[in-house]
Amino acid sequence: MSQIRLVIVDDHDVVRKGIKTYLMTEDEIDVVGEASSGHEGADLVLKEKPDVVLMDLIMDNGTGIEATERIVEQLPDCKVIILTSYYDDEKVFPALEAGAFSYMLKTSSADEIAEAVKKAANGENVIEPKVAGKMMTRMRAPEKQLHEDLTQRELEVLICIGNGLTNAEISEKLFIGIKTVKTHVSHVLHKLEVQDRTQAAVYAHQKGLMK
Amino acid sequence: MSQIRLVIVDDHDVVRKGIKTYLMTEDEIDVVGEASSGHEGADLVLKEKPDVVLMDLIMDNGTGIEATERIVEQLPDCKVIILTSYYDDEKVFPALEAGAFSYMLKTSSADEIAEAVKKAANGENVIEPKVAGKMMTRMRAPEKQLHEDLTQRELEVLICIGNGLTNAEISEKLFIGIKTVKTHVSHVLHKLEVQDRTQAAVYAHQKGLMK
DNA sequence: TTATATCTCAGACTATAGACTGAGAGCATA
DNA sequence: TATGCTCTCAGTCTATAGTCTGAGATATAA
Repeated sequence: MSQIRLVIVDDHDVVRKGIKTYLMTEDEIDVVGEASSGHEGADLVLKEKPDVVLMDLIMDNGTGIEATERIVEQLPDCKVIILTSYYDDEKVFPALEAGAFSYMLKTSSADEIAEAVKKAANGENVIEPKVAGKMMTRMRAPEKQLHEDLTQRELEVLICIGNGLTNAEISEKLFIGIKTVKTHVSHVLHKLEVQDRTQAAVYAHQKGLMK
Repeated sequence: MSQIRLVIVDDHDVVRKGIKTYLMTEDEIDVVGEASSGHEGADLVLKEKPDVVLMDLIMDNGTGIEATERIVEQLPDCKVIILTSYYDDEKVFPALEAGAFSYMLKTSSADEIAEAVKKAANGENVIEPKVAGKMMTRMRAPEKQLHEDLTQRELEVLICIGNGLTNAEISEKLFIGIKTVKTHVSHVLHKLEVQDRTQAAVYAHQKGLMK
């Protein structure tokens, strides 16, 4: 195999420079571009068509998730490696579903990241142990997200509850009767397996449903 | 002025390596140590007594805030520069109150960070524009956090509400009568300027009071 | 000592939330 | 056509939440 063409997308200047500097000591890897936002990154990748992309998740302009989706859709052979600080469910699974090839944490050593790039180019996935653990538990118990059972309307009601609205206020906001609101609320409480609206509000916030 | 002795504390290997690599091209700066956690970092700094410290905020073992407090207390002449990804109120102000000398974001360029290190050694504070903006607004309108008015007990009750507990449950948990709980809840609602416990729970979550 | 703040609790009352049953209308699918 | 799901709403009932007033105990500061 010849040179591995790599693009780095990260809004942290020091991270880009750090990775680039280190990877320059690796003969097989050739950094052909850098970008500091999701939009810019996706554009650059679609133009440069690199073998591998190192992608941050949280960026000012266009998230790494969206960028990854675009890239994977347009260039199925391009391997996107997520490189981020986060390993909570809200970040990991959307990223993997978006088509990320590997998932590394910024706490990884530079060596490990270089290794992950080479393996990606070679078709091998690398998943950080912490992230791998999450995947395992999800595999074992498909950990159904309770709110997946909510209907569209029920989800709207839940969001209202999460914003602290009373039934009367929800009734006005959604242009439905207060009785109907109560029905929806009851269904929401049952489906989320909670006892009252306060717990439902907590659920909505903890699961990141509030925008 | 002779060499500036610098310690880097960050649990991200790539960040440490990136900064170090770049700063090695700066003659005036000498990186005399690295650490990957708050505890380790504070220990190292107290031993090495550097002129300047670059400190991450969010780390696995001991936060940058605690480390900064220890360092500033023991070595008042040591300048701690916060270097992090966050610029929300919950992070910025505690860091500044802990005695941070400058506050930089990881989105800053390597040049800017090098510049901040030199200025710190020279006694000049550098505050990222985004962070500076927050400081200005806080100066203008001291932006009182409503929950600052809560008494200790009321805060405990609020946390319980934020966890979705009913008055009866709070009563059991705190070993007080349900009437007393109601009194506290009423006071909490008034002080937070909200109408019911659900809104109070939302407040607690949005203000980051939940652990 | 007086004043102030906190924590505790009671009684009485009103408002809201939530459970349960039942039901009609619309829509999609087998 | 029959079945099932969703959204809508009514009536009834109970439980919980929340307000307001008042008050005793303790601790601390002026």
